[in-house]
Amino acid sequence: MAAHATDVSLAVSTVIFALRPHPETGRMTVWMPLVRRIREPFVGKWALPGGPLEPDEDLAESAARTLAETTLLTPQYLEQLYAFGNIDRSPGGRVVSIVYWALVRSEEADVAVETENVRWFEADSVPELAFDHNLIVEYALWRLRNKLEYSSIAHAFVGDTFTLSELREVHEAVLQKPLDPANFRRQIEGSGQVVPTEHLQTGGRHRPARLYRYNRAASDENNGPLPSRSLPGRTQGAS
Amino acid sequence: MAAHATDVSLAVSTVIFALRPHPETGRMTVWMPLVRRIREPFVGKWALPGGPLEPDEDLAESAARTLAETTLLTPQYLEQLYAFGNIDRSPGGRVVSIVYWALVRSEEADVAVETENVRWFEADSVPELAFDHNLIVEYALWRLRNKLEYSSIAHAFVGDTFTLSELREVHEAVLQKPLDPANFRRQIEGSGQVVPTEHLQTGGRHRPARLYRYNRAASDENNGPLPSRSLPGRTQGAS
DNA sequence: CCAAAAGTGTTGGTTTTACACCCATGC
DNA sequence: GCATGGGTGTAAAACCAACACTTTTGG
Repeated sequence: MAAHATDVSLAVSTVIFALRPHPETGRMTVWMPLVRRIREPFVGKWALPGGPLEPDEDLAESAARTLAETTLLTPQYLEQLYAFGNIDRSPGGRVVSIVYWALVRSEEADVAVETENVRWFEADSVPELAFDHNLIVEYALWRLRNKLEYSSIAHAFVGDTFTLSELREVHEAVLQKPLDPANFRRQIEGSGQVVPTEHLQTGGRHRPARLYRYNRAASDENNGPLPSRSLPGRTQGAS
Repeated sequence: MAAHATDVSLAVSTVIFALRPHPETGRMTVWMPLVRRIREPFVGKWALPGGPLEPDEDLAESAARTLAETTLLTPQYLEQLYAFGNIDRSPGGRVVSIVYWALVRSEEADVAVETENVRWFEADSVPELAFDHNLIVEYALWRLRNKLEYSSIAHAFVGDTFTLSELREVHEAVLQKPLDPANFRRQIEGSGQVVPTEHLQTGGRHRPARLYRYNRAASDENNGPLPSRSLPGRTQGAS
């Protein structure tokens, strides 16, 4: 028998996170777009965007593609989450899903219009989803909250330059708890993951805030030996 | 096109770690068994044990099976590492490998006899391997060293009961640096991941050491929402 | 008694946390 | 001026690393 022997189909899906103000409380919280299934199994149920892996694309490319196709978003951060492959996770056929998780900037999230088959949900209270996607979402959220505390993924939610308040707002939204501005500042500044720019942000009715820029070099150190998580969409690394 | 459409074959491989005394220095270091490839591509090169995913087994089951088939080992710990799926990682056919990493007790490692096609290597200096397996090994080692510091995987290397010296020896071997016995003791005891037994270990020409037992309950808390990483060999998951 | 590892104590330094306080701006 | 966040200072608490010292065994 040939090396290709497998009755298992392979799919790539993505959990997409963005921050948006809660429609009622106005507080920033974590949201994610889901797509409605238009075929069996689980017709009509909400599910993670994804699809079968094409033979000519890498895993991350596949994630970025299906993500863009369904939601028009281009993620700022994209990393593999986990491969889910339990025998019975998909009624009617063995499917192994390699799941990625992505972070998109808040402004971008607004671009992703809602349609009949695409809708944003608050990550902490998604409805009952297709397949084992509830478990996947839960795990992705756990990873997000976890990783926020020991790496610098928070930058993926903000612009190229940002104030420390903006960055703190991201942390507070994800971790769901207020942080001391003074201590947060020292913690971030001391970590070297951020570098101050010349510019200040005026306009608020208060003292202007210094703008910072993400320091890629310093952050790469903790990411392990895997060929750096760069984005398929843009050049990256081009200064 | 049917849901099964895929030209990509799916394999499961495992990086197996065990601690063994270095033949020259005598110091404990990290070792791993590799298998020799007996067919193209990369005939004759060393590679991670693994094989195609069978349709009727879960991913972890597959890892445990191929691991047992090739090395006769049953791991104490088994966790998914990463899915490798670059287009060109396997000459002559697209293969996505879902890689697990496993820890086996030192005594067990001795069971795994060396044959013509199975040999133990020091993890830090493996030869040039087939496919992208050098990268995989490097990543697995990184994860091992990383995870040792914030979780309680060290227990997988020792017996059901153990002295704190034995546990410290594990840490020192993996981290490759000596640890202060006094501070190590406090750190472990304070973490709650270990619970003292009634028994002492006599026999050394020194004061007997208290035996401890692993405290599963306390450790599970940090492992995220994924259905606990327990071993396929024993019950679990049957439900 | 001695060697060696088990286990406890102590101390100085760093890191975290909580909160007081001054600074610069828009209105 | 005053309200509002930006940004600095600081002291108590918690944590950590280094190392002295006491305990209990085998020889």
